[in-house]
Amino acid sequence: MKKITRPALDRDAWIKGGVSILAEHGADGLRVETLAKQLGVTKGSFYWHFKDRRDLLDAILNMWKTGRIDDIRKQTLALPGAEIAALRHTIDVYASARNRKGIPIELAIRDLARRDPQASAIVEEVDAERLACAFRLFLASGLESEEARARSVMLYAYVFGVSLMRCDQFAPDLAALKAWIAERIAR
Amino acid sequence: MKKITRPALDRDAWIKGGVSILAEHGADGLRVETLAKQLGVTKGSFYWHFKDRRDLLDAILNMWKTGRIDDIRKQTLALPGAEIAALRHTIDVYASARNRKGIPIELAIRDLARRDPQASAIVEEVDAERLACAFRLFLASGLESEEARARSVMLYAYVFGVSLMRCDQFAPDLAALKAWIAERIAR
DNA sequence: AATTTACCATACGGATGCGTATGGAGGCGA
DNA sequence: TCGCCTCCATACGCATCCGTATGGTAAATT
Repeated sequence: MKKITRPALDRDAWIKGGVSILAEHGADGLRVETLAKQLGVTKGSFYWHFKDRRDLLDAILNMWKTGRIDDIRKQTLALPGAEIAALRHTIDVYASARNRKGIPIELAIRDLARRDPQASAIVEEVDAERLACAFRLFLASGLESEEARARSVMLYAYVFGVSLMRCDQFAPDLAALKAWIAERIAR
Repeated sequence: MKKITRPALDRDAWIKGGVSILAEHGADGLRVETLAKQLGVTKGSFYWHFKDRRDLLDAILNMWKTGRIDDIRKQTLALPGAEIAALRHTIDVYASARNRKGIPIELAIRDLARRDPQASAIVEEVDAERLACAFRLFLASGLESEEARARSVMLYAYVFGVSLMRCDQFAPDLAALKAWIAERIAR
């Protein structure tokens, strides 16, 4: 009778599992014993890798933060002269259905941020970075400061809002519609 | 020793209390016994007015739905010729900080909608109505159908997104900025 | 005055979750 | 081979929450 030995879990495996539960069941649905069961172990293992539930939550929040910041920086990279194209690309990426896997996580974290100071601070940092990235592009594209600032807010708000909506049945030709909007925002 | 007799609670009082907890602690934070304690009674009372926790949830969702639909209809009323002004007013109202008390509820319900079919259906209805109201105004203002549709999505997405952001420190003069954006969206 | 009705308290069983304590299995160096 | 270290299982006490069952009280009704 061979005992199949599962590869030992590390902290990152727990965090990854935690994120997946976060996306599916929200922050309050993220329970230690539930997560352990999903990973096929018991919570004895969990408390080996983490001090407590809060420890896991903080780890998830920090991983999310660095991930989101890296992502927005990567997406808003632009060669000089191609800033507007980069803006359009950014809008396209973040407003598209392709990106939809991150939305539940984003929503769950933002929901958590309403009562959790840690989460709130991290959301604020991510928002600030995203705004700053768009702002930089608008500035580099030749806009003056105030319009660049306004367009940054408009861009981010739109992209964020549209990712939360179900407008499929309202707008049949969603692609063309989004392209039209992107035009108005990116200039 | 006078016994102070509290006025008897009715279904609506429970629903109102439920909404307040929903706003503060999210859908998963809405527990029967917690709510009872906040209302100064025990859950014996709750199960007199409601079949179970689900019953309360459905009641809250329906009240939210009719409230949101009534509100958007009221806000988008416009005399003929004043449609664009009405659109600006709508953007102003929904994107302003005044409206912020409804945001936590909206977020909590949308978070719940990810795993709850009932909530999902109701969110979809509200979204559809809000889009339809904006669409009607844009049409009446003289736009052709496709642009009206696109602007409706843009308007709703922006308004919704901006309500979730913290851009206070990014944009010092937020009022002027929002006015500039509203101009671009309403036309 | 007696009874009914509406509203609520109390008490219970069962489920789930947290964090701790302790023991066990396997790899690995001495 | 022995002991150590890593990773996990098991078991426990405590708390919270659900839904039910049942009893109590004040007001309304007859």
